[in-house]
Amino acid sequence: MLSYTEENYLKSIYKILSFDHKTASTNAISKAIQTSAASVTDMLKRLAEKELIHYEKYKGVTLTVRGERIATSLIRKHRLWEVFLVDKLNFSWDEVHDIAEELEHIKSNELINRLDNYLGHPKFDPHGDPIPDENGHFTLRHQICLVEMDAGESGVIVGVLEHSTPFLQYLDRLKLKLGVNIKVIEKFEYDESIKIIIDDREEQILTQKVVQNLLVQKA
Amino acid sequence: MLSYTEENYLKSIYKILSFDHKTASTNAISKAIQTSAASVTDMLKRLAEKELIHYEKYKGVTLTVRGERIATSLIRKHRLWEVFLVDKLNFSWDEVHDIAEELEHIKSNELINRLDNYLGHPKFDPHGDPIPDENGHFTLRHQICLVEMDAGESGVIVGVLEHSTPFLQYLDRLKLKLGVNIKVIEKFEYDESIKIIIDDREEQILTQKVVQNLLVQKA
DNA sequence: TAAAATTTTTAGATTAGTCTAAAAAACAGT
DNA sequence: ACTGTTTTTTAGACTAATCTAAAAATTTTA
Repeated sequence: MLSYTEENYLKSIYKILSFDHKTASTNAISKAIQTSAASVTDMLKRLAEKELIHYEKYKGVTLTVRGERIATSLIRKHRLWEVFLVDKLNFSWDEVHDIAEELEHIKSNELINRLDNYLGHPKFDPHGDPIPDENGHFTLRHQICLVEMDAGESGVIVGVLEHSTPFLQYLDRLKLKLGVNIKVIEKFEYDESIKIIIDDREEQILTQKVVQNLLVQKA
Repeated sequence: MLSYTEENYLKSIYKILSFDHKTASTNAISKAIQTSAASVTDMLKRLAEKELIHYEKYKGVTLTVRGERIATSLIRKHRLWEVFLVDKLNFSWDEVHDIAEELEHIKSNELINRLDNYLGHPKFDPHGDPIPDENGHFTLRHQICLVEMDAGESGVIVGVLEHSTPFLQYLDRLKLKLGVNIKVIEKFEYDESIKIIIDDREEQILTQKVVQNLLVQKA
């Protein structure tokens, strides 16, 4: 049985590894979970002791199979709870992260499987992130970042790369939500902004920052 | 902001006080939460420091207004989650206690109020226990223990005094659940058992132990 | 490749929550 | 009211998770 804290370390390591890195460094972890590097070192020793991570002094860490299973199970719980909060309790997509962060630590597997069933086995959460199944497998999707789309191409918004409340609220203001159809009208090299048309109706200029954080499934 | 442990102490003290006692003794608390009396004394000092309980050495404790508000809010959360688990996720009434015990510590008030709304503002949980409202007020109900009923009287089962899994499963076997109509046919002084008829159809003998733990609303 | 900068680990301390053993206070029975 | 039992508190210690400061290892840069 793992503590709340140990679970958070594993999830954090998983995220760092899945981002790009071959190994998760002490510093990267300490930044991610906002604790001192010294505390992280201590915890890494404990997690290695429990065979949840591979740890060699000064070399950074990777997850063992057991460690990865726990991490994906936490991500599964987090994302299913987010679906529940949005679909059933009508929270908006920018309000659910912190609550799900607590809910993901509830232990019962029976609970999470019944919840999954109740929600209709969703494959993606309210931000478009894939929900791993019981075995830790993610549904893959053909998606590209909006920056990679050329003028004239169109597609559907399926995800975001940034999850902050301000960004999500800003997207709401721009009427950009998951599922809307967009077509790239023009790309401005000058400031990397682009002009799109939303659902064949509304034209909009998107700044580079927005363009870099939207994921699209090409039509 | 209170810790998981502090919250459990407050809830435990609340339950002891609401049972019958004028004050909650160190020993009663230590039995309720399965920790040593010495640890309880330590915690009582901390809770008194935070003005959540009134504590005087060797005299037992009572809750302050703040302490009581926190306790009833925990009970509210626990019981609402139990309703969710039974009504929405189809758990049976004997499976939900431990899961709700974890869920009750999730912090968000917004969450619990939306959950309450989603569930249709239930006034009682799956075991017939009243769910306090946002201000800590319980819905009262005219109810008596089945032992107090005389032969010939009838009523509806509305609650249980014991919440253990074996007891609840045993009630299922006897086809006794909340809402069923019962009429007392005969009372046997010899072993304090009684004969009842359920929903005007099925006769059944109930032992003293069962009779003492059922709550009935008289017809 | 040697010096400088950065990262990581060690050392030592702190806090919350727990324990056992022993002392102190309260209660109960004659 | 005394004596014995029970309850409660104190004393001292342990573990998990954290911290700061300093030492050690690694990486970067010139």
